[in-house]
Amino acid sequence: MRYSQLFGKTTKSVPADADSINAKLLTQGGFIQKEISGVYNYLPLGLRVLTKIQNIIREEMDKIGGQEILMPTMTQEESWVTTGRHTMDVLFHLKGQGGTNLVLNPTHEEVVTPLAQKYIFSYRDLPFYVYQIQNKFRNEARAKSGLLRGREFNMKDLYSFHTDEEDLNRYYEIVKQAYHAIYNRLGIGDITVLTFASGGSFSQYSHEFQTLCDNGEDTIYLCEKCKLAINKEIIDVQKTCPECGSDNLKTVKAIEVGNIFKLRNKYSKAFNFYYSDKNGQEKIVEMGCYGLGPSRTMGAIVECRHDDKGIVWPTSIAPYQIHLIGLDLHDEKIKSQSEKLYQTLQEKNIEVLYDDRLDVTAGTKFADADLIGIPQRLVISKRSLENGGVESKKRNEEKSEILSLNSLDKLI
RNA sequence: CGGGGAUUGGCGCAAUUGGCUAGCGUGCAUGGUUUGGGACCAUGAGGUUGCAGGUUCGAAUCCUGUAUCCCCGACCA
Repeated sequence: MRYSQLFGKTTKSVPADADSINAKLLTQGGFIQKEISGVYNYLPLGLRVLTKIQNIIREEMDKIGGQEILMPTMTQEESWVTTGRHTMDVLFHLKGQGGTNLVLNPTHEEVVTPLAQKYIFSYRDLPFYVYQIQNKFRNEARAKSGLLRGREFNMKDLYSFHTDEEDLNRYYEIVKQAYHAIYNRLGIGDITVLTFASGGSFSQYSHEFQTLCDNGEDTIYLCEKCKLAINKEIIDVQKTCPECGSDNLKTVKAIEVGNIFKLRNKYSKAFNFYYSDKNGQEKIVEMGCYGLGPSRTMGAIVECRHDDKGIVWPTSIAPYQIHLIGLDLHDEKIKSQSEKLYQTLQEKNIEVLYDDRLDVTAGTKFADADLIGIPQRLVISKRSLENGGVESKKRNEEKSEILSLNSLDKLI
């Protein structure tokens, strides 16, 4: 992609209403643009990052048997009356034709349970797992912190259906491992911990995944030895590490990037969702649900992977793999070498953002590259050509090296 | 949802007790000089000051209403 043609521009001035580091850097870098409070447009750079996060999640969900579906954004309110959740104050309400009452779904238990019920009748149909990646709507009393707490946000939600609790427990552990795999691939595995969460009013057991970050909104209590934590809501009940029993828990700030619940039969009961077991007996279906928000995770990654110059994207989700800069492109030799390298990288299917702007000084291009945060920078300039090729520098390192234009295979 | 602050060219800001043609920076356009850490010169375009009323000879400025944004808190499948 040529930077000169990219929709979305960097800006020096900080948006006055950017309330957090992720909102500030993502807006300044041209990744997102706020529409209304808690609702964002994703520009090309931002959508590339979001899509990469989604695809990593998608691959890991597929690996554990998840089948991707897409459920609707809006649903009749009646389904919510069935579960008693129509009184939730985060629900967006709207009117359909003829005055029907509709809601914008803040989550999809009320949709997926009746949906599954249309196809599941026997123990032979269980277990099974479906997920979707879709935008959700929650009319938060107060949206804040950029992508961390919006009113419309992107969410992956996986639902599992089982014959009994034992099978639910088995799959619950599998999902835990899948989540760890996802955070590892997203570049935050080392700072994301499993947290024992409060059960809440309708789940007997749940966990959160918290990414440790000084800017985090949540406070958790971490056992550094076990890399396990418990959250504020249950610290009063349990003051020791759930794994080793240690009471040496460290108080740290964190951002919740995932949560998983054993729903048991709360929703299957509400919708009368039963199956026939081997003996022809009616049994209640056991359910689990597992959330992981790509948009929020994107914001969390910026919160914990940045420096004073800009974002430092992990390679796996960077919008492009290489940020190619041509300096002084009025010089024919520099221009032709830059264009040639750009073509070569594209032919080798390497994602490259090429700063081909003519009348922009070196300082501006470097500053923009640091702000955008692509992990690998390549510079072609008079100096680099005199030194034998192209200068290579990683975003998270200070040192640079000269690579020969003829031996780019090493880089690639 | 309670309390507080804010709203002025695209963005960030200024404008004294109500007083002259609403300024500055940045960005944008054109021309020129520049090109290794957000360069410089010149010229130019771009605003009925969120919106609706009101007070006044005169309103960005005062009053009322309203919308939106941000902060603190409460809330948070």
